[in-house]
Amino acid sequence: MTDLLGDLKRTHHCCELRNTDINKEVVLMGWVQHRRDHGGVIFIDLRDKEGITQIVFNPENSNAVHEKAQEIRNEYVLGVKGKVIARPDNMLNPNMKTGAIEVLIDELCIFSKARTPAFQIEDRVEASESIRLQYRYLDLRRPQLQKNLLARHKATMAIRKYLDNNGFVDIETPFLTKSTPEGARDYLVPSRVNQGEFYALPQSPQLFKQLLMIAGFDRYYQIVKCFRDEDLRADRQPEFTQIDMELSFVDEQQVMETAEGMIVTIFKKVLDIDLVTPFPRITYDEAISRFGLDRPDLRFDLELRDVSDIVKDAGFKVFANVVKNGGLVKAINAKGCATFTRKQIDELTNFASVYKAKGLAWIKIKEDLWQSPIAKFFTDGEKEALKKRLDLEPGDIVFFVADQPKITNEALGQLRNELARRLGLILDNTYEFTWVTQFPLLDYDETEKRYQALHHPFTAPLESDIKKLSSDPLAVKSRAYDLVLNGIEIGGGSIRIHSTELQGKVFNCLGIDENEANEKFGFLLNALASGAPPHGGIAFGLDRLMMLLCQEDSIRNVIAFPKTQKATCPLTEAPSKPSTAQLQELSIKISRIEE
RNA sequence: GGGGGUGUAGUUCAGUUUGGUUAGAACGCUUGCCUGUCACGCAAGAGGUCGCGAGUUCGAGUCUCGUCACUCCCGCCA
Repeated sequence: MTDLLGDLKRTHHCCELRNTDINKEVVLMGWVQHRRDHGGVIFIDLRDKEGITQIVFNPENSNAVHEKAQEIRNEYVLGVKGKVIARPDNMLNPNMKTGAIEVLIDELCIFSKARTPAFQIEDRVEASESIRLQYRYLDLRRPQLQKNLLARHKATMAIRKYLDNNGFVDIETPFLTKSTPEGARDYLVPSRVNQGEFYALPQSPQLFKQLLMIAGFDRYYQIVKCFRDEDLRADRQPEFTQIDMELSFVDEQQVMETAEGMIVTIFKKVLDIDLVTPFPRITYDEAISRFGLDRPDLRFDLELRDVSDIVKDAGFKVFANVVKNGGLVKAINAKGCATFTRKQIDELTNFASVYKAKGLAWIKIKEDLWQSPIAKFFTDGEKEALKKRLDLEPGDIVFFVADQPKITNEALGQLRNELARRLGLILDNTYEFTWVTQFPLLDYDETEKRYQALHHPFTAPLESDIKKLSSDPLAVKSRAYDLVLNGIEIGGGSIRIHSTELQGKVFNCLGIDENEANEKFGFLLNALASGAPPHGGIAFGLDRLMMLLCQEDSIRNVIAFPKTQKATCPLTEAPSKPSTAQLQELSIKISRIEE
């Protein structure tokens, strides 16, 4: 039989007691971390969410209690009453906050016995992820995850306080809502009341927050779940949390400043780090040109250099032809890495091929020669120009990618990150932010043969580019901005379109005619026509932000109950098959492909 | 949809290259001893469908094929 709580009341947490508490009568409650039974005296490390205290059962103190303590095992839940005593002088434990004292127990309640845990509840014991997820309640007892979730709590508290202080109003928006075209795949929810019809779970509260601006709330925020039915990654889950906000009567600068203030507050509260603002701001074009990616990692240099003009007439036909066909030849100088072996170069070539690069040309710069399969194709003049452009010195190795601009930039940009990882250029505990602005408004979908919104269809184009919407849509830049931290996009937003005419024009570019626009976004167009303030906003990925703050490499370690890569939950075994009755009620039939 | 990695005791792993006796280690667990440990110690013990299914072979943890799960990445993620 286990014990009931009775009138036992906790007086302290397991991290609190010190020398100054000696002789106090205390009551602790917690889990058994370790038991050390010496036959006579029994030591137990009692753990709660705050820490650990050593408690002692001594037969000389109470035989009956000592007897009962012998059945205690790991992870049992105890309530104990006893006296705080000093440890013998040579028995202090400097590794524990409570290492100067221990509690000699007079009264023991065993609230719960525990079956042997599937894995040991210690940070140094790393169980496989599927076991950890199956027994997530055990996993969550580990100090690391407790620390991460407490940090997440601190962050959200700081966010709410900051936004409240800045006049933002927390307003909830529906989860059962309407499917929107474009964007990610929707999660659908069948409607029982309206047979054959479905709600969609929101990919973001985008349209609702715009409606709130039109309603006059001026500043809105929400820490809210969003749903996208796409494949998972280490930093991506089908349900994730956004810090979502929207402001009226603001331009890009004001949104970015407000967001910066929030990030500064979070870093101060969670990590006690003082960030310097304003964060650097670079345009999309500059980011791509210098770093190859729209989310540059600014913790290291290794910038990309365009050498297309130098090699356009070179004897190396691969380069020359790429330039002739509108492609780009860019290069990256890995200073001092001419010692790379053939194997290392092959690995980097394979790495680049993942991003569609057809090859990775290289030149090792030695004291008196260029060692390379391609060096012989360059004239002295071309070599001199390359040397100058790429700052080539003996001991360097330079890598080239030649392809269509998109591939060249992506492959070399990713290679830049990989080189930095391999060369150890990335220091721990560094946080390099940058805003990336003026994204293209549209890109062209080759498979569907039409333009697509890069951000979303409600993003405003730069005012000066509006006239290009019909003549040269791909040249139109938008009033969108992303916040990038250490090469990872943690937030993004834009100034929105607040006029029906402009919104119509953009829909037009996207191939959405008036009928379709009215059918899908009629409510937004009506709202815009009913007095819409200029407005814009931003949303941050809370999971990603916490992943970076907690120095984790997966968002699963900052989410209490995350999904596996196949979007399942090993703990609850979701998703699962509905009953026939449920399906009938919804008038849904499963057409089986297998079984 | 595609590519890579992993899968052996409750847990983490070794063993697979080159098929061959009874599949090992550490931690955990059980029992006994132990009054100053703190990753306690000592002794003994239990614990295995080598992910699953076929195949090759005298013989498969090891080789082949298929399949499942977990994971990383590409595609996808306005």
